[in-house]
Amino acid sequence: MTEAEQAWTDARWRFIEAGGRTTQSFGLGRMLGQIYTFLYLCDEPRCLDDIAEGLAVSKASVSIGVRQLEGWLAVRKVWIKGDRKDFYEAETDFGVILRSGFLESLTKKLNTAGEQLAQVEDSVKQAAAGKNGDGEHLRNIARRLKDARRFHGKLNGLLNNPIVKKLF
Amino acid sequence: MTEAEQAWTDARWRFIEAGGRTTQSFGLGRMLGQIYTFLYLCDEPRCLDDIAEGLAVSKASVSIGVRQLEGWLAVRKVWIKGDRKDFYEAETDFGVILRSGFLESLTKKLNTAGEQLAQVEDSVKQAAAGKNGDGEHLRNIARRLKDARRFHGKLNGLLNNPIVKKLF
DNA sequence: AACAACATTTAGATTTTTTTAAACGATCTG
DNA sequence: CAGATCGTTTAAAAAAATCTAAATGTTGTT
Repeated sequence: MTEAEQAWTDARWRFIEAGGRTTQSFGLGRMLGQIYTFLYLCDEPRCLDDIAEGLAVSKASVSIGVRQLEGWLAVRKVWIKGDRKDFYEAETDFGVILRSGFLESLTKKLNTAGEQLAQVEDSVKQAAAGKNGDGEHLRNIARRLKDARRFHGKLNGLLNNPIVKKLF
Repeated sequence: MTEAEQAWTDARWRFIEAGGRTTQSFGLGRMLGQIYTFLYLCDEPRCLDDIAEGLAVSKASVSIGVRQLEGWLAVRKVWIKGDRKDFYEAETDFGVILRSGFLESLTKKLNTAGEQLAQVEDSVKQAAAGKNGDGEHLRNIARRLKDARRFHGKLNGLLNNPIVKKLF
Protein backbone atom coordinates (compact mmCIF):
# COMPACT_ATOMS: atom_id res chain seq x y z
CA MET A 1 0.00 0.00 0.00
CA THR A 2 1.45 3.31 -1.03
CA GLU A 3 1.78 6.15 1.37
CA ALA A 4 -1.06 8.04 -0.28
CA GLU A 5 -3.34 5.01 -0.03
CA GLN A 6 -2.52 4.63 3.64
CA ALA A 7 -3.30 8.30 4.21
CA TRP A 8 -6.62 7.86 2.43
CA THR A 9 -7.50 4.84 4.57
CA ASP A 10 -6.75 6.84 7.71
CA ALA A 11 -8.59 9.95 6.58
CA ARG A 12 -11.55 7.84 5.57
CA TRP A 13 -11.82 6.33 9.02
CA ARG A 14 -11.48 9.67 10.72
CA PHE A 15 -14.22 10.96 8.48
CA ILE A 16 -16.51 8.09 9.41
CA GLU A 17 -15.86 8.72 13.08
CA ALA A 18 -16.55 12.40 12.65
CA GLY A 19 -19.84 11.53 11.02
CA GLY A 20 -20.72 9.41 14.01
CA ARG A 21 -19.90 12.20 16.42
CA THR A 22 -22.02 14.61 14.44
CA THR A 23 -25.18 12.51 14.54
CA GLN A 24 -24.43 11.76 18.18
CA SER A 25 -24.30 15.46 18.99
CA PHE A 26 -27.73 15.83 17.47
CA GLY A 27 -29.18 13.15 19.67
CA LEU A 28 -29.39 10.47 16.99
CA GLY A 29 -26.99 7.68 17.86
CA ARG A 30 -23.48 7.32 16.57
CA MET A 31 -24.37 4.45 14.25
CA LEU A 32 -26.49 6.59 11.98
CA GLY A 33 -23.66 8.92 11.13
CA GLN A 34 -21.14 6.14 10.74
CA ILE A 35 -23.31 4.05 8.48
CA TYR A 36 -24.29 6.99 6.36
CA THR A 37 -20.72 8.20 6.01
CA PHE A 38 -19.54 4.72 5.18
CA LEU A 39 -22.05 4.43 2.37
CA TYR A 40 -21.35 7.95 1.24
CA LEU A 41 -17.73 6.99 0.68
CA CYS A 42 -18.67 3.97 -1.45
CA ASP A 43 -19.49 4.48 -5.07
CA GLU A 44 -21.54 1.30 -5.20
CA PRO A 45 -24.23 -0.18 -2.96
CA ARG A 46 -23.23 -2.34 -0.03
CA CYS A 47 -25.01 -5.07 1.89
CA LEU A 48 -25.50 -5.29 5.65
CA ASP A 49 -22.54 -7.58 6.16
CA ASP A 50 -20.24 -5.29 4.21
CA ILE A 51 -21.27 -2.35 6.34
CA ALA A 52 -20.95 -4.28 9.58
CA GLU A 53 -17.49 -5.48 8.62
CA GLY A 54 -16.42 -2.06 7.39
CA LEU A 55 -17.41 -0.44 10.67
CA ALA A 56 -16.31 -3.35 12.87
CA VAL A 57 -19.77 -3.60 14.35
CA SER A 58 -22.52 -6.22 14.59
CA LYS A 59 -25.01 -6.78 11.83
CA ALA A 60 -27.86 -6.18 14.25
CA SER A 61 -26.77 -2.60 14.83
CA VAL A 62 -26.49 -2.01 11.13
CA SER A 63 -29.89 -3.50 10.48
CA ILE A 64 -31.49 -1.12 12.95
CA GLY A 65 -29.48 1.89 11.88
CA VAL A 66 -30.13 1.38 8.21
CA ARG A 67 -33.85 1.26 8.81
CA GLN A 68 -33.77 4.60 10.58
CA LEU A 69 -31.71 6.11 7.82
CA GLU A 70 -34.23 4.84 5.29
CA GLY A 71 -36.96 6.65 7.19
CA TRP A 72 -35.01 9.85 6.80
CA LEU A 73 -34.47 9.09 3.11
CA ALA A 74 -30.76 9.29 3.85
CA VAL A 75 -30.12 5.86 2.38
CA ARG A 76 -31.94 3.86 -0.23
CA LYS A 77 -32.42 0.13 -0.66
CA VAL A 78 -31.18 -1.18 -3.97
CA TRP A 79 -31.94 -4.54 -5.52
CA ILE A 80 -29.16 -6.17 -7.39
CA LYS A 81 -30.27 -8.92 -9.73
CA GLY A 82 -29.19 -12.39 -8.88
CA ASP A 83 -28.48 -11.49 -5.27
CA ARG A 84 -30.84 -11.98 -2.39
CA LYS A 85 -29.11 -9.55 -0.09
CA ASP A 86 -30.39 -6.06 0.55
CA PHE A 87 -28.01 -3.45 -0.75
CA TYR A 88 -27.96 0.14 0.34
CA GLU A 89 -26.58 3.33 -1.06
CA ALA A 90 -26.35 6.84 0.36
CA GLU A 91 -28.60 9.64 -0.81
CA THR A 92 -26.15 12.22 -2.09
CA ASP A 93 -28.65 15.06 -2.36
CA PHE A 94 -28.44 16.59 1.08
CA GLY A 95 -31.41 18.80 0.34
CA VAL A 96 -33.62 15.72 0.25
CA ILE A 97 -32.33 14.59 3.63
CA LEU A 98 -32.73 17.99 5.21
CA ARG A 99 -36.28 18.39 4.02
CA SER A 100 -37.58 14.90 4.67
CA GLY A 101 -35.54 14.18 7.76
CA PHE A 102 -34.55 17.22 9.67
CA LEU A 103 -37.30 19.68 8.86
CA GLU A 104 -40.00 17.08 9.13
CA SER A 105 -38.95 15.95 12.58
CA LEU A 106 -38.61 19.56 13.61
CA THR A 107 -42.15 20.27 12.53
CA LYS A 108 -43.43 17.27 14.40
CA LYS A 109 -41.67 18.34 17.58
CA LEU A 110 -43.05 21.83 17.20
CA ASN A 111 -46.55 20.41 16.99
CA THR A 112 -46.34 18.42 20.17
CA ALA A 113 -44.77 21.41 21.89
CA GLY A 114 -47.71 23.49 20.71
CA GLU A 115 -50.19 21.05 22.18
CA GLN A 116 -48.42 21.05 25.53
CA LEU A 117 -48.40 24.83 25.48
CA ALA A 118 -52.10 25.02 24.83
CA GLN A 119 -52.85 22.60 27.66
CA VAL A 120 -50.75 24.34 30.26
CA GLU A 121 -52.01 27.74 29.18
CA ASP A 122 -55.55 26.59 29.55
CA SER A 123 -55.08 25.19 33.02
CA VAL A 124 -53.25 28.24 34.30
CA LYS A 125 -56.06 30.43 33.09
CA GLN A 126 -58.60 28.26 34.88
CA ALA A 127 -56.60 28.43 38.09
CA ALA A 128 -56.23 32.20 37.79
CA ALA A 129 -59.94 32.62 37.28
CA GLY A 130 -60.54 30.87 40.59
CA LYS A 131 -58.72 33.46 42.61
CA ASN A 132 -60.19 36.85 41.95
CA GLY A 133 -57.87 39.55 43.12
CA ASP A 134 -54.77 37.79 44.43
CA GLY A 135 -53.96 35.75 41.36
CA GLU A 136 -51.41 38.15 39.94
CA HIS A 137 -48.72 35.51 39.96
CA LEU A 138 -50.80 33.21 37.80
CA ARG A 139 -51.90 35.97 35.48
CA ASN A 140 -48.27 36.86 34.82
CA ILE A 141 -47.55 33.31 33.81
CA ALA A 142 -50.63 33.21 31.64
CA ARG A 143 -49.38 36.26 29.79
CA ARG A 144 -45.99 34.70 29.32
CA LEU A 145 -47.55 31.56 27.92
CA LYS A 146 -49.62 33.56 25.49
CA ASP A 147 -46.42 35.10 24.15
CA ALA A 148 -44.88 31.66 23.86
CA ARG A 149 -47.78 30.41 21.85
CA ARG A 150 -47.56 33.38 19.55
CA PHE A 151 -43.90 32.65 18.96
CA HIS A 152 -44.76 29.04 18.33
CA GLY A 153 -47.25 30.09 15.71
CA LYS A 154 -44.73 32.34 14.02
CA LEU A 155 -42.13 29.62 13.88
CA ASN A 156 -44.64 27.15 12.54
CA GLY A 157 -45.65 29.56 9.85
CA LEU A 158 -42.05 30.11 8.94
CA LEU A 159 -41.32 26.41 8.52
CA ASN A 160 -44.40 25.93 6.39
CA ASN A 161 -43.73 29.01 4.33
CA PRO A 162 -43.18 27.82 0.75
CA ILE A 163 -40.50 30.43 0.15
CA VAL A 164 -38.52 29.30 3.17
CA LYS A 165 -39.05 25.69 2.22
CA LYS A 166 -37.52 26.35 -1.15
CA LEU A 167 -34.42 27.73 0.50
CA PHE A 168 -33.52 24.25 1.66
CA MET B 1 -56.47 23.20 47.06
CA THR B 2 -59.25 23.80 44.58
CA GLU B 3 -59.78 21.53 41.64
CA ALA B 4 -58.49 24.15 39.23
CA GLU B 5 -55.34 24.59 41.30
CA GLN B 6 -54.75 20.87 41.33
CA ALA B 7 -55.18 20.74 37.56
CA TRP B 8 -52.66 23.54 37.19
CA THR B 9 -50.14 21.76 39.39
CA ASP B 10 -50.50 18.64 37.29
CA ALA B 11 -50.33 20.45 33.97
CA ARG B 12 -47.32 22.36 35.15
CA TRP B 13 -45.43 19.18 35.94
CA ARG B 14 -46.37 17.59 32.65
CA PHE B 15 -45.13 20.69 30.92
CA ILE B 16 -41.81 20.54 32.73
CA GLU B 17 -41.41 16.91 31.80
CA ALA B 18 -42.25 17.69 28.19
CA GLY B 19 -39.56 20.35 28.21
CA GLY B 20 -37.09 17.77 29.47
CA ARG B 21 -38.01 15.33 26.74
CA THR B 22 -37.62 18.01 24.12
CA THR B 23 -34.07 18.96 25.05
CA GLN B 24 -33.31 15.29 25.44
CA SER B 25 -34.45 14.58 21.91
CA PHE B 26 -32.05 17.24 20.70
CA GLY B 27 -29.13 15.58 22.41
CA LEU B 28 -28.87 18.07 25.26
CA GLY B 29 -29.74 16.31 28.51
CA ARG B 30 -33.11 16.28 30.18
CA MET B 31 -32.06 18.66 32.93
CA LEU B 32 -31.66 21.61 30.58
CA GLY B 33 -35.24 21.49 29.44
CA GLN B 34 -36.62 20.85 32.89
CA ILE B 35 -34.69 23.66 34.51
CA TYR B 36 -35.55 26.10 31.78
CA THR B 37 -39.22 25.21 31.82
CA PHE B 38 -39.33 25.45 35.60
CA LEU B 39 -37.89 28.95 35.49
CA TYR B 40 -40.11 29.87 32.61
CA LEU B 41 -43.15 29.09 34.73
CA CYS B 42 -41.94 31.31 37.57
CA ASP B 43 -42.56 35.00 37.39
CA GLU B 44 -39.70 35.75 39.74
CA PRO B 45 -36.08 34.56 39.93
CA ARG B 46 -35.26 31.38 41.82
CA CYS B 47 -32.12 30.12 43.53
CA LEU B 48 -30.44 26.76 43.01
CA ASP B 49 -32.09 25.17 46.02
CA ASP B 50 -35.53 26.25 44.88
CA ILE B 51 -34.96 24.73 41.48
CA ALA B 52 -33.53 21.52 42.90
CA GLU B 53 -36.46 21.16 45.24
CA GLY B 54 -38.98 22.04 42.57
CA LEU B 55 -37.63 19.39 40.24
CA ALA B 56 -36.87 16.83 42.97
CA VAL B 57 -33.28 16.65 41.84
CA SER B 58 -29.86 17.26 43.38
CA LYS B 59 -28.35 20.71 43.61
CA ALA B 60 -25.26 19.51 41.76
CA SER B 61 -27.30 18.72 38.67
CA VAL B 62 -28.93 22.11 38.78
CA SER B 63 -25.60 23.83 39.22
CA ILE B 64 -24.24 22.18 36.10
CA GLY B 65 -27.40 22.59 34.08
CA VAL B 66 -27.83 26.23 34.91
CA ARG B 67 -24.31 26.99 33.76
CA GLN B 68 -24.98 25.42 30.38
CA LEU B 69 -28.22 27.32 30.04
CA GLU B 70 -26.38 30.53 30.81
CA GLY B 71 -24.00 29.76 27.96
CA TRP B 72 -26.97 29.58 25.64
CA LEU B 73 -28.36 32.81 27.08
CA ALA B 74 -31.45 30.80 27.96
CA VAL B 75 -31.30 31.82 31.61
CA ARG B 76 -29.84 34.85 33.31
CA LYS B 77 -28.25 35.29 36.71
CA VAL B 78 -29.95 37.91 38.84
CA TRP B 79 -28.63 39.54 41.97
CA ILE B 80 -31.09 40.25 44.68
CA LYS B 81 -29.92 42.76 47.25
CA GLY B 82 -29.37 41.44 50.72
CA ASP B 83 -29.17 37.83 49.57
CA ARG B 84 -25.99 35.93 48.91
CA LYS B 85 -27.61 33.26 46.77
CA ASP B 86 -27.47 33.25 42.97
CA PHE B 87 -30.89 33.70 41.47
CA TYR B 88 -31.84 32.78 37.96
CA GLU B 89 -34.61 33.72 35.61
CA ALA B 90 -35.60 32.44 32.18
CA GLU B 91 -34.98 34.43 29.04
CA THR B 92 -38.45 34.84 27.57
CA ASP B 93 -37.34 36.08 24.17
CA PHE B 94 -36.96 32.82 22.28
CA GLY B 95 -35.36 34.65 19.38
CA VAL B 96 -32.36 35.41 21.58
CA ILE B 97 -32.01 31.76 22.52
CA LEU B 98 -32.36 30.55 18.97
CA ARG B 99 -29.75 32.91 17.66
CA SER B 100 -27.18 32.65 20.40
CA GLY B 101 -27.71 29.01 21.25
CA PHE B 102 -29.08 26.99 18.42
CA LEU B 103 -27.79 28.80 15.37
CA GLU B 104 -24.41 29.43 16.88
CA SER B 105 -23.81 25.79 17.74
CA LEU B 106 -25.09 24.81 14.32
CA THR B 107 -22.58 27.11 12.67
CA LYS B 108 -19.78 25.70 14.78
CA LYS B 109 -20.70 22.15 13.85
CA LEU B 110 -20.85 23.10 10.21
CA ASN B 111 -17.35 24.48 10.44
CA THR B 112 -15.79 21.37 11.88
CA ALA B 113 -17.70 19.31 9.32
CA GLY B 114 -16.23 21.51 6.62
CA GLU B 115 -12.71 20.93 7.87
CA GLN B 116 -13.21 17.19 7.92
CA LEU B 117 -14.57 17.34 4.41
CA ALA B 118 -11.57 19.26 3.14
CA GLN B 119 -9.18 16.80 4.74
CA VAL B 120 -10.80 13.68 3.39
CA GLU B 121 -11.24 15.24 -0.03
CA ASP B 122 -7.59 16.12 -0.14
CA SER B 123 -6.41 12.65 0.79
CA VAL B 124 -8.68 10.90 -1.68
CA LYS B 125 -7.38 13.11 -4.45
CA GLN B 126 -3.82 12.25 -3.49
CA ALA B 127 -4.61 8.57 -3.50
CA ALA B 128 -6.34 8.83 -6.87
CA ALA B 129 -3.38 10.64 -8.36
CA GLY B 130 -1.17 7.70 -7.43
CA LYS B 131 -3.06 5.24 -9.61
CA ASN B 132 -3.17 6.54 -13.13
CA GLY B 133 -5.81 4.70 -15.12
CA ASP B 134 -7.47 2.33 -12.67
CA GLY B 135 -8.46 4.84 -10.00
CA GLU B 136 -12.01 5.33 -11.24
CA HIS B 137 -13.42 4.26 -7.91
CA LEU B 138 -11.47 6.95 -6.11
CA ARG B 139 -12.23 9.59 -8.65
CA ASN B 140 -15.95 8.96 -8.23
CA ILE B 141 -15.64 9.53 -4.54
CA ALA B 142 -13.60 12.65 -5.08
CA ARG B 143 -16.36 14.05 -7.26
CA ARG B 144 -18.94 13.21 -4.64
CA LEU B 145 -16.91 14.97 -1.99
CA LYS B 146 -16.56 18.04 -4.13
CA ASP B 147 -20.35 18.22 -4.35
CA ALA B 148 -20.60 17.83 -0.61
CA ARG B 149 -18.24 20.69 -0.05
CA ARG B 150 -20.20 22.87 -2.40
CA PHE B 151 -23.36 22.11 -0.46
CA HIS B 152 -21.55 22.87 2.75
CA GLY B 153 -20.56 26.24 1.38
CA LYS B 154 -24.11 27.01 0.32
CA LEU B 155 -25.48 26.13 3.72
CA ASN B 156 -22.84 28.19 5.44
CA GLY B 157 -23.66 31.15 3.28
CA LEU B 158 -27.33 30.72 4.05
CA LEU B 159 -26.80 30.73 7.80
CA ASN B 160 -24.60 33.81 7.59
CA ASN B 161 -26.95 35.59 5.24
CA PRO B 162 -28.16 38.70 7.07
CA ILE B 163 -31.63 38.39 5.59
CA VAL B 164 -32.00 34.85 6.83
CA LYS B 165 -30.53 35.80 10.17
CA LYS B 166 -33.17 38.44 10.57
CA LEU B 167 -35.88 35.83 10.05
CA PHE B 168 -35.02 34.33 13.40
C1' DA C 1 -41.23 -29.91 2.14
C1' DA C 2 -36.55 -29.27 3.59
C1' DC C 3 -32.85 -26.51 3.32
C1' DA C 4 -30.13 -22.32 2.71
C1' DA C 5 -29.32 -17.53 2.94
C1' DC C 6 -30.69 -13.76 4.49
C1' DA C 7 -32.85 -9.89 7.70
C1' DT C 8 -34.91 -8.90 12.10
C1' DT C 9 -36.03 -9.23 16.88
C1' DT C 10 -34.83 -9.66 21.62
C1' DA C 11 -32.79 -10.55 26.10
C1' DG C 12 -28.82 -9.70 28.18
C1' DA C 13 -24.10 -7.58 28.35
C1' DT C 14 -21.48 -3.58 27.77
C1' DT C 15 -20.60 1.02 27.56
C1' DT C 16 -21.72 5.67 28.16
C1' DT C 17 -24.14 9.25 30.28
C1' DT C 18 -26.40 11.21 34.05
C1' DT C 19 -27.09 11.93 38.76
C1' DT C 20 -25.93 12.20 43.33
C1' DA C 21 -23.75 12.56 48.05
C1' DA C 22 -19.98 14.12 50.07
C1' DA C 23 -15.82 16.80 50.07
C1' DC C 24 -14.06 21.06 48.98
C1' DG C 25 -13.58 25.94 48.32
C1' DA C 26 -15.03 30.49 48.42
C1' DT C 27 -17.39 34.36 50.49
C1' DC C 28 -19.73 36.65 53.86
C1' DT C 29 -20.88 37.75 59.02
C1' DG C 30 -20.24 38.71 63.49
C1' DC D 1 -10.72 34.39 62.69
C1' DA D 2 -14.39 31.00 63.53
C1' DG D 3 -18.59 29.70 61.86
C1' DA D 4 -22.18 29.73 58.50
C1' DT D 5 -23.88 29.68 53.91
C1' DC D 6 -23.41 29.04 49.44
C1' DG D 7 -21.72 27.11 44.72
C1' DT D 8 -18.70 23.79 42.55
C1' DT D 9 -16.09 19.71 41.92
C1' DT D 10 -15.51 14.83 42.07
C1' DA D 11 -15.72 9.93 42.74
C1' DA D 12 -18.93 6.61 42.77
C1' DA D 13 -23.67 4.92 42.03
C1' DA D 14 -27.63 4.75 39.17
C1' DA D 15 -29.86 4.98 34.95
C1' DA D 16 -30.07 4.95 30.14
C1' DA D 17 -28.54 4.03 25.73
C1' DT D 18 -26.14 1.05 22.79
C1' DC D 19 -24.46 -3.10 21.09
C1' DT D 20 -24.18 -8.00 20.50
C1' DA D 21 -25.00 -13.08 20.15
C1' DA D 22 -28.39 -16.11 19.72
C1' DA D 23 -33.00 -17.07 18.47
C1' DT D 24 -36.56 -16.23 15.32
C1' DG D 25 -38.78 -15.00 11.09
C1' DT D 26 -38.81 -14.66 6.07
C1' DT D 27 -37.96 -15.66 1.42
C1' DG D 28 -36.37 -18.20 -2.17
C1' DT D 29 -34.34 -22.62 -4.09
C1' DT D 30 -34.00 -27.49 -5.07
